[in-house]
Amino acid sequence: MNKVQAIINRAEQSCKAHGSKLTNKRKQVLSGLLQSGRALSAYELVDYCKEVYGESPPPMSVYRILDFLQSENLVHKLNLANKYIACAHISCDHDHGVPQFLICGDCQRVEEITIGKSTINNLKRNVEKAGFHLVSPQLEINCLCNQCKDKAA
Amino acid sequence: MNKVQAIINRAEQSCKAHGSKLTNKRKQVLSGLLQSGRALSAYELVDYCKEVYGESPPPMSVYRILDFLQSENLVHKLNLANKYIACAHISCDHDHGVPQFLICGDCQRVEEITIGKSTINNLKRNVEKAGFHLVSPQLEINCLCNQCKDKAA
DNA sequence: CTCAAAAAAGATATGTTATATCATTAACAA
DNA sequence: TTGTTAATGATATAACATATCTTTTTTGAG
Repeated sequence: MNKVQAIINRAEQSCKAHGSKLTNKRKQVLSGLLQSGRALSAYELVDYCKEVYGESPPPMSVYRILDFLQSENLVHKLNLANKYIACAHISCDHDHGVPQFLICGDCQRVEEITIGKSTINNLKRNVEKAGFHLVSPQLEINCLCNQCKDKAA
Repeated sequence: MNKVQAIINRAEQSCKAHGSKLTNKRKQVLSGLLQSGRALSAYELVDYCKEVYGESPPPMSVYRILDFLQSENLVHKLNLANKYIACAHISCDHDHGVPQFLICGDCQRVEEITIGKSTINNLKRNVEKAGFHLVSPQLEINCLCNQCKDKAA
């Protein structure tokens, strides 16, 4: 059993535990994200389903499925890129906090990191000071990965 | 002379100093952003020009103008919302660093803040540790403003 | 002043991301 | 079985953005 399959199984258990179901279509979409290892748009996922499974779900369905996967914490939306990426911690046991994303502006690679509590708290203080309230400290940060940075130099 | 007019004048000087011109169309777009006091989409700015000046520039022109205004640091793009907002510091003398934005997810109000150097450096360290390089630390943070937060409670 | 070059703006088409809405099918429990 | 809910399909359209070519305006050299 390959790695993606293992993660899918894990995801399925997790859904069951929440009283929801990881249907076939949902598995297809999640597989697309896992296989690619990168962030994809909803329409890219439509193409993926067509190519790999010969089924071309309407975009609407893919968006619904992505919503579901997000609600199950299996997928994150990258608002900066308008793309979707599989959670990097589906197979982890611990409850992982809000993710932070580093997006390489050159090769589009995405790294999901967890930044220190103290930095978050720091940020939070700044936000409160401005009369706002931090809802979800999911940061999406424009970066270059070292590889692309070296290439540029 | 009203406040918006004063800022426009200030912006015009600033452009002249860079060897570029704040044309009429560009002033119209910038005025739209200043008048509204909030973030607007390119298409909302088309509508603004139509309503206020009776001219309906093609969206392409507005996008070009927004590019120009960004290159002059008069306008920032909010990537999370796909909207544009006038820089809050056009009339400031000091060279202000990269801005941070707090976006109220309820009323869409936007606050442009500057967060401490130490928080930024902190963030930077986290990013470097993950093998990435911070390009532009413009953060856009999903928040609730206190007003909307109270309303919800 | 005139004309050529450059900058700005207009026009048209189309690409990309996302949502609204209504219809259909599948799953499941009474 | 049948009625309800969850899931998916289908269609249309909204919202954001860019490519490309054309026209107009500005400007500076001669």
